[in-house]
Amino acid sequence: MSVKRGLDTQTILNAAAELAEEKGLENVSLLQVANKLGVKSPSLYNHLSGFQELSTGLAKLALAKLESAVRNAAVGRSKSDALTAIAFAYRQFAKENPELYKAILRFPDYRDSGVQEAGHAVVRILYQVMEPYHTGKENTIHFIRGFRSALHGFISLEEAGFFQSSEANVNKSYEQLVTRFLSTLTMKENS
Amino acid sequence: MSVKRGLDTQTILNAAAELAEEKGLENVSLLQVANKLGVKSPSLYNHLSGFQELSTGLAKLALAKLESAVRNAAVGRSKSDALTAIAFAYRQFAKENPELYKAILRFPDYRDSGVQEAGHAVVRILYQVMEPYHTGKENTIHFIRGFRSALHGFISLEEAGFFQSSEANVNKSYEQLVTRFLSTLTMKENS
DNA sequence: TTGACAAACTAATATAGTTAGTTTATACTT
DNA sequence: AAGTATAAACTAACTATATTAGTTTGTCAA
Repeated sequence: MSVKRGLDTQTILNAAAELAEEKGLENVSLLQVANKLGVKSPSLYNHLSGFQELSTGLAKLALAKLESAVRNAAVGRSKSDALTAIAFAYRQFAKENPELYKAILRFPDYRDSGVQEAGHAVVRILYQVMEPYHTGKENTIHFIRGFRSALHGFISLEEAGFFQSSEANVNKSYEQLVTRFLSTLTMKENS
Repeated sequence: MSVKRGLDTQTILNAAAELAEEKGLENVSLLQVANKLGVKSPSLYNHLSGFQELSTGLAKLALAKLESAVRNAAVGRSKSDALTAIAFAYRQFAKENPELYKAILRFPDYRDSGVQEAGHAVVRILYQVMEPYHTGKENTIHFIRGFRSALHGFISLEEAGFFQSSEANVNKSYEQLVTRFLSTLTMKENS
């Protein structure tokens, strides 16, 4: 009757990611994912331990794709050129995959080493780009945390609909935020 | 048998907010809120239209409390002093009410005018503080969007556990982010 | 006192996550 | 080639949750 050997964890995660963009992240359930794949929901337990692991897997998938987008943006560019390109690629990724992007922060499981590592992979790219500035390890960490915060915060608030005012263009707000932030790159550090 | 007249919407929302901090936002359900209040879950429908409205109500409650914290921080201060105080009060609020803070962005319903207005109330305080800078309406909007983005982004990523590196103090990262951002207040605007 | 109404209730349905136990197709062993 | 082990599907069943329909009941006002 039933076709065997159809499934593996990656296939399930990809289906979940598709479902997220189609129906919204909050409607991604084991039942719906199973339906999409033409199996019954208990069958998914052969490949993952439950809903929690599906969420964690989605977060890792999202971070991996984000990393790829960010890395591509940095290729062939350096210093503030690279950082600017990264900033725009970051927002573009979030706009093209809004539901997947949200999966990064839903039920954050900072004990999961896979999510840790996937997040760190994104940060590592920023480290590489920051190297020529020679600002020292600690100050580089501070800067990168701020940079990520600015990008992530803008994207989250924008997606949530908090930037609806018609009196100022949202793209321009983002451009200015990036410019503003990068203008402080040479700022004297207060130890 | 049953005691009448016990409930109203505010009581329900307050119970939900308490429950959120006790058990986590993702465990706030109509059933659990009803249990906490000693009623059956269908009884809640006499006071709100369903789970969606509970979420929206929580978001409004959170924004109202956040506004109050931000307003208090700005009292008796002006310009960058006020903005700095706001930034620290903002983070302190999020640290003291992490689950409630998350409610602001969960299922954002930007069609709900109450949430719109509650969000705008926070922004209005920033407008007032920005006034002495005379940067013009549009640039003020750009600045405020960036400022909120930085604060919200930092807090979200921190709470999610992305700033775990032991090599740089998180409080210092935040201080530096605020300082960095405010240092651009006098930056020449590129129209 | 009584009747209307609001606010509680019970009962029932659908979706969802999860576990236990069963079936079966594929792959490995002999 | 036949038989067996295993993995991956399945069905059945339980719990939690949201929600709706319909019922009961306390309170207030006429």
